[in-house]
Amino acid sequence: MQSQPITTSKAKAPVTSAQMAANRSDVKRRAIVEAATRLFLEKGYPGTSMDEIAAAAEVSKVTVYKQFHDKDQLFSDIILGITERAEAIADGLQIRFEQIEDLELDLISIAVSYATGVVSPDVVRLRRLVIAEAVHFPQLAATYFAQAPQRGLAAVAKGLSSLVARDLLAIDGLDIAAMQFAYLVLGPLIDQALFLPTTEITSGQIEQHATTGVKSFLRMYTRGQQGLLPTEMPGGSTSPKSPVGGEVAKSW
Amino acid sequence: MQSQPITTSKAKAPVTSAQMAANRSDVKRRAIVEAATRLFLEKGYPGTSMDEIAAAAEVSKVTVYKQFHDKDQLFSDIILGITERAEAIADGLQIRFEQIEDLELDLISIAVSYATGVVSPDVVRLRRLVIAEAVHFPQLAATYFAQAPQRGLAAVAKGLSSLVARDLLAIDGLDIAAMQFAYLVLGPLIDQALFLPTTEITSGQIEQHATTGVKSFLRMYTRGQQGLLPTEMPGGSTSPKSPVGGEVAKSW
DNA sequence: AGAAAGAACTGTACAGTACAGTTTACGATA
DNA sequence: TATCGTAAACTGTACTGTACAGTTCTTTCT
Repeated sequence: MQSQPITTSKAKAPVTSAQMAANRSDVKRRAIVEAATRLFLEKGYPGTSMDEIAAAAEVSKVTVYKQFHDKDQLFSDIILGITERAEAIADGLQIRFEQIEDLELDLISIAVSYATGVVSPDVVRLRRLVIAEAVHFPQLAATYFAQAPQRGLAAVAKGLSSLVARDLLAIDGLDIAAMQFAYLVLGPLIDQALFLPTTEITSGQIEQHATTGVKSFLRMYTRGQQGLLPTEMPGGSTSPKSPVGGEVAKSW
Repeated sequence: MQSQPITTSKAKAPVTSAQMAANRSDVKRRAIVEAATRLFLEKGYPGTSMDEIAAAAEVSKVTVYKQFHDKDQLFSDIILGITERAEAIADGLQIRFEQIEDLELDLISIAVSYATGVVSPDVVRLRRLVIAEAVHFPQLAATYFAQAPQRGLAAVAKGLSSLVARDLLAIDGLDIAAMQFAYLVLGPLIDQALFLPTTEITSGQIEQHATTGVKSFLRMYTRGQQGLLPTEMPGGSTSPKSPVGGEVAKSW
């Protein structure tokens, strides 16, 4: 993910004068944003210097300061820029709820996608970064919180409401139910990702949390219990009782 | 962390000058630790200077460096020192599970205590601090993670097992159930506390999350209506170890 | 004499600026 | 169409001022 700039080299045919005018500065600005994004996510806010950013963007420091008033503003702009992209994901989530056919299977699949997105390295780094700077940039953190995690929750709530409308679920508190869905599936995974940056989360872990989370969720919100779908009943007493000893922290 | 002179002074009458000296150092050391703890929690690791710490402890900088080799070590010692105190809290939790009489009411009360402890300002600051420095101090973060949040989960698991033994709950996956209990109650509260440092969490919010969380939890694990238990992940047999990431990541 | 204070010092890193010279875009002119 | 002029944008380097980790030295305390 390094020298892969957008380079959409503005090639040829009809280029409006407005585009031309914006061109030179814009190219530089994009290079700065790209370099700064990578560096901030990698090394944090205080760990990244303006000299480094200028060098990585192959741009002079003065150019950086011409585009961004100071380091704080550059940082804010970048975080907010990344945050905006979260909306697409949230919307995508919601749509998938509406296309559900097999309730349990499709919910698990949605949960897997959701979790996979949220624990992906860049998203986790962003989250860590925002949390780290939440005291210094409270407004920024609040915006991120509202537009990324909370927006995801809102999408889940809407998605669930469509399932309620189709009579597949019986939910009285949509927002609470959405939180429960999200935290049952994502909670442990996010914490692990935040605290153990060197430990990679496997797709097996994601699938496990998605599966148990969704099954538990369905237990809470399907009314007839197994009214609609073959509620997976793996033969008999599959899992052995987990050790009650002191070492709970073994598998995850 | 173990640079502490043992010197368990048991005799009181004959006080050697060596003991005097040791006591004096200890007093200074404690002052340093206390000041540094406050400052690190308040202003973060890079935001706190050694000069500040020395001044706040009313001690010379040289004394700080005599007790702690460098800033990193001071930081680690302090985080680990605070972390140790979490054990007591976890143990207290476990005991309360064993004393439960009214299942729902007492569980809610436990959940309220649990959440109140976890979202208390200092605990949240500590969590934010460890997350912020997780990349720089991976070993430290791993230790904190194992000894604070994970230890809490272990205590919940043990507490739940006592309820199972008393036939009040039907749980087959204790660890999973403990996570569900914890994240149902704490998840949204912790995130809010992490991202919105200026917004205070009210006891009303805590009570609400504790109540809905516990009720949902009980719906999943009381064998009143549906005697089924959550299944332990059937499909994960092969458990593909492939790390997750890549395509979905880019868009956040 | 061992421990601490206190202040000065070293060396480095960094945010932000100043400046002198160079490149780029683009319209005007030949 | 080719050439030139100009202003804005850019570069590289050097500089200012500050902050900070860690050290050294002299003096003071107990």
